[in-house]
Amino acid sequence: MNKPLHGLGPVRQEAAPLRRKITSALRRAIETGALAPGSRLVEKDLCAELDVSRTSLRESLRELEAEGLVTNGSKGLVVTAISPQEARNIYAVRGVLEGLLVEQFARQADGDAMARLDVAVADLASAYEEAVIERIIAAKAELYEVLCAGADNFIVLELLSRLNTRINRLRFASLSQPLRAKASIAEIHALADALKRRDAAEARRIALGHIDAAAAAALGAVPKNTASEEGTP
Amino acid sequence: MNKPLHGLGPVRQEAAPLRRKITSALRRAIETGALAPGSRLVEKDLCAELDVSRTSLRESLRELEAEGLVTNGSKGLVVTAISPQEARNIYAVRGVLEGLLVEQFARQADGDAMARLDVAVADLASAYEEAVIERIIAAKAELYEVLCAGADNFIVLELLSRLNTRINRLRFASLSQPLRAKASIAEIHALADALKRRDAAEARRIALGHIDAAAAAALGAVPKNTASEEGTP
DNA sequence: TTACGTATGTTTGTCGTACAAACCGGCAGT
DNA sequence: ACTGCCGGTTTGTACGACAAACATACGTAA
Repeated sequence: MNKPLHGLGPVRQEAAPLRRKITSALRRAIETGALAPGSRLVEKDLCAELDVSRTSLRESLRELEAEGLVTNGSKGLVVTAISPQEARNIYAVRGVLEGLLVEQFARQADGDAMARLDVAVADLASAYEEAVIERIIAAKAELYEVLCAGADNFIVLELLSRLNTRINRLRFASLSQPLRAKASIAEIHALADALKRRDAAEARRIALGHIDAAAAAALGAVPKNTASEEGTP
Repeated sequence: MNKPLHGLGPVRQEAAPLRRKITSALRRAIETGALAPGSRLVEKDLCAELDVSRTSLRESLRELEAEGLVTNGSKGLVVTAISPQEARNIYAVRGVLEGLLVEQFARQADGDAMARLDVAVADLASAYEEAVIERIIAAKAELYEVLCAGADNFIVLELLSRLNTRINRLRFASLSQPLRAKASIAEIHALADALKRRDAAEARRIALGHIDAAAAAALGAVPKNTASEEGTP
């Protein structure tokens, strides 16, 4: 058996089959609202628009269907519309998932994960200040990635990503509020502090409060627990 | 506008396009282990086996891929194998999700939901006593359905179903332990009691303990909190 | 004019076929 | 023993076809 003489990793295989590009394009169109909720997805039209064959397009549609982004109603495929109740539930689920995530991170993260956390948090803070929504969302995704890596829990990463694609349009509303951004930065820093201290309970509390506030901002409701100050109850 | 003279619901539309049957067949084969984790999925073979066209088969594969049941490795599609760590994480996620679910149920369920809960619990208990695994899994799915309906949270239902399909093969191990079955029945009844009393905190505690024990049974580990008696701490 | 039934067009679901590119394994030649 | 070539297999993509479901518009009869 040959030893690996040079630390050469496998060549960057950027296969990117066409169907993935199609899926991404459609997903983005749905997230940004270019394809409005409820609008019909007619295969022939999409084929013409994207200039791909129906075969590949349909495979992409099946992926999106499994992701829940499009729904197979009685009148063909439509972009799924989420009800306020569903949105609330998604935020509730996000809450418990992120709560679990930060708890695990606080307990298990190693030094490397902590270092990456610092970078991700700083990046997210600067993104909030720039107030470019795409940047914020990307930075937030990166933060999730770091948290899940530190917690060694990629199941949660998958679920959170999935959920977030569904409510991304709502997030536009909440993320574009400058006041909310200021508060978010503070919350994220408090979270990072708690994680560094490995204070799992406190981290969980902050995460829940953060989601709660985000939900309120997105849904225009009052937060369940008026989490003005994150003091220990 | 005509009034609905008779309470006729829409005719049972059992369209069941072929691709759904294919997806179900493959999913079941994976869940039961007929298609072992790690085994390759060769399109031509599956087409011959199922006697369907490659077009439809591929659409089904894309669905399963999005569900995470099959993985597109460098050597084509394979049935995804879950590592012990992933399994632990799935149980952890199930824990927080079911915790959330029963809390919501305790708060929001109406009388009808409570009645359906009784039926589902009774059915599950009898399934445990019969000790037929398929029956148990079906009854448990029904219980989830009832809980999610009462909590008005179908997002959780979707996520739990998804997660359970991934660990169904592990569940076979835990569900076939008669001792564990006895304990499960007791836990389920305790849970139902707490829900009836609308004791959200207690319900959550029991749910977490239940998942913890199930994880231990499936993974052969000791429960994190040796939840021998569910006394209030 | 309204109601009904029919002709017509559109959309989806499924199939077969085709072909390029990637991949794999073996065989021959050095 | 290593190399390089060759043929078979598998995937990714495209196209064309057709039946069935569905929607729409039209024309006819009451």
